[in-house]
Amino acid sequence: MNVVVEESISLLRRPGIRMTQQRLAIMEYLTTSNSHPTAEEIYRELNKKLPNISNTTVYNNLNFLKEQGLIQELIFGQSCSRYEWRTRPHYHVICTECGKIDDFELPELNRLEEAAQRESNFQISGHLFELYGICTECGQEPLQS
Amino acid sequence: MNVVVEESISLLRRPGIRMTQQRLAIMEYLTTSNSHPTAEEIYRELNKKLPNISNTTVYNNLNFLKEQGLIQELIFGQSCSRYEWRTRPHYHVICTECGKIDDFELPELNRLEEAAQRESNFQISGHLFELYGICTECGQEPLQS
DNA sequence: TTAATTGCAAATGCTTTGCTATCGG
DNA sequence: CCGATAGCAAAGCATTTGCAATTAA
Repeated sequence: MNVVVEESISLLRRPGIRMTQQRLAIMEYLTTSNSHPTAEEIYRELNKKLPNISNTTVYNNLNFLKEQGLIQELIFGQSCSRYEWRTRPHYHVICTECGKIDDFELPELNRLEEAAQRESNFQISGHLFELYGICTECGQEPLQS
Repeated sequence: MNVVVEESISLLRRPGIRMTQQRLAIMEYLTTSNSHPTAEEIYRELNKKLPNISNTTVYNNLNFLKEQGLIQELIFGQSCSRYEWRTRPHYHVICTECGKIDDFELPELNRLEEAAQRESNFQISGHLFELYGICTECGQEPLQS
């Protein structure tokens, strides 16, 4: 078990919350894989070690971890959500060809919420910024004309 | 019929494309309403004038208009998509309380794709930027403690 | 012990698909 | 006339819900 999961377990050690092997497995998977998996992908992967795990349990735990603020749900224009363990703020580039996702940081955006606050009548509380493009692998392939 | 729709109609006047009253009604609704409606909302509204219109027709036409580049599908963390007529580039603020959407422009973001291009390995082709916050109406209501 | 959580099956809700009838050009 | 589009019903798919059985604390 890795140190991130260990820390989170102690955070979750409070009345009304229990640690199950399913929940633990999901937390470990999300902290070790850096692939922004879908619920389905998590389910298929964990199924290898926990043949009885159900799809519902994966969804339940993803919602639970999201409520606890430990993970982030990523909603792109795809049919299903992706999930990632929450670390420090960063953004995503999504390949429009193969769907691959890369992380990157862009400190310039920190001041943008203030600018937006001036432009809008809303009380701004957060933002979403995503980039779209072609990843290196897809870019190498010759385009058909 | 308004001038935006008129212009679009002449753009669409080419072999293989036909103008139906349903398509026309959807185009008119999207150019006159500024409420970022869902497919369901469009359907319910048009149903008043065209009692026979079907949900499928709304979806078909929204996909058609999207392919033609005339409208934009907005995918937020909600269960269904919203749609808007494409005008000049702008961004959205979404109220986390009531779901209301406002438009705003932020020219500072134009240069951000270039910055992102330097940070990432992708060939950047576009971006998405959204703000979240509380709108004026929702902000006025006293929070329950 | 006991209440949180699992896992199954069924339900839900948005969107798409298959197919025939209709209608636009 | 002919093929694009409408409209209906059914299917698809991700996600949620209801509920009895299990299990962590």
